[in-house]
Amino acid sequence: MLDVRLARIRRFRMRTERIPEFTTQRLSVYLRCLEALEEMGVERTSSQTMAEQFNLNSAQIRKDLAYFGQFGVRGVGYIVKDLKRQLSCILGLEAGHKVCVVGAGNLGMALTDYRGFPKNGFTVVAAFDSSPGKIGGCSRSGVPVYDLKDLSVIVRKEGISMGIIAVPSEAAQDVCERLLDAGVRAILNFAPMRLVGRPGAEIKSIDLSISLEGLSYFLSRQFSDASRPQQQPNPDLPSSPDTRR
Amino acid sequence: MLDVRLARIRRFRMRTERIPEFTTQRLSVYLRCLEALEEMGVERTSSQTMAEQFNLNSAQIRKDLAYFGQFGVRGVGYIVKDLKRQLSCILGLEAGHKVCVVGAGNLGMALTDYRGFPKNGFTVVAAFDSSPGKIGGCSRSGVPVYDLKDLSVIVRKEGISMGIIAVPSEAAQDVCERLLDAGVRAILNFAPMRLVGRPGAEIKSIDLSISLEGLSYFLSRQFSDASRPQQQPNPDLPSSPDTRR
DNA sequence: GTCTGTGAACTGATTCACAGCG
DNA sequence: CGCTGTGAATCAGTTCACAGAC
Repeated sequence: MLDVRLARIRRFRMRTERIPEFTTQRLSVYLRCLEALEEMGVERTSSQTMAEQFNLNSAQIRKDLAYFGQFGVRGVGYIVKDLKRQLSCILGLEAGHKVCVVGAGNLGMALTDYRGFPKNGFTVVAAFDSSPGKIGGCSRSGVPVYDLKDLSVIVRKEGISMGIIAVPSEAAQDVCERLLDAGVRAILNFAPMRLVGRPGAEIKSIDLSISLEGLSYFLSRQFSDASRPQQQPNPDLPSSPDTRR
Repeated sequence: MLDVRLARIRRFRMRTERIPEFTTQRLSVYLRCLEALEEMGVERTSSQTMAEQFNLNSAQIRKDLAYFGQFGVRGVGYIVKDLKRQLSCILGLEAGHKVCVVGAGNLGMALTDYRGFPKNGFTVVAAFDSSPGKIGGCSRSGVPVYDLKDLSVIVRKEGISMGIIAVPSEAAQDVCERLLDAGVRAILNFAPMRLVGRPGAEIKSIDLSISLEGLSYFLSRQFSDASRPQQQPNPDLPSSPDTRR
């Protein structure tokens, strides 16, 4: 009786529990998987099938999805098209997001023209820089480069909701604050430093050198045990010769 | 008596325990912190001081370091210069790494010329592409672009130990295998797809769209409670109008 | 006294295993 | 049957709290 109503509601209702960061990260991954499946003409899938594609446990996928509602059909699995739309909606991608890139250097311009963004509902509508040589120009794909001073005006005019920071470390915190002042609540930071944000705003950092260092660590562990390394690794923390700087 | 010898040895010996991935990631962060401290002329620091700089617990820093040895002095703290060198060594950065970038598009070229790498001991010595228009040219900073066909030869000749993949998704798995075949055991992948590797090789992926989606998720949660959003978010997984097919 | 190094307690995420629905 | 959704069990990572070195 009442149960029917209740179930119907729960189907789309998010739980109030706190949702782990890892879960939300995986949601994007599931979405990619579903997109691939849809392209291949697959209409239905199951947590097992999806789990095999990446290196995941099927229970984890079910649990991740269960945080947000009941999207599957017992005994059947998930309808690719439906689940895809649900995930898209959960991630807030339905409407699309306008993005700006601050820093019109090599990396900034590459990100401005990055082809992967439009596919996933992100449109870079503006780049900013403070160098007179760059202001007034535009990226290869035609995105205009504005004066950083006008950030706040353009952000409001264009309805920009996300910012990407691609300026040198020294300038990053200042740019971060300008973005926050302009009302941008979500920032992706490529400057190799920790930015201090504000409550109600999210800052994600991608530090390219740290990523490489993780790989470097792997290499030095890898070869320190037995197998013959290509080059001298470091067999085990030697008191290294003092070749500083 | 024997204890003295024992302590001396343990001081530099890594434990055999499995070291959490998160620990190694943080090692890089500590290293950055130490570099900053050294630049400021600070000679000694403590886990508390460092913990304040980022948002970490001091015990975590001590525990992370303890996986690799005993680098501190009780009652005193850590000697910046020494700890920095130790971390550098643990991460395998002492000797430096030669890196190649595959894919000479916007992103590939931006990564090839990225200024942050040299500072941290990584040198991009070669870029590769398969497009005749790009082969034979070089990046703005003068790194040559070779034919992808010659990958293996150049890798061996230059002693390249790491590869960065910046090609479109379709080509990424192929490039990945070529790198592995050439003996590159550490790969940083920017193509938005999961690459299958091989035992003994490490592949780290950075998916720019997934990062933005995480921010998008934050924005849509953020505004779904109360505070007035700038734009229509999605208040709570609505039974989206069934515009199917 | 200070601050490290570390076992013990805790917190949170993953996996198991199974009840329940189609 | 098969496959989801989920409590219970497990596992991993973090924090606490204190003994021990200086």
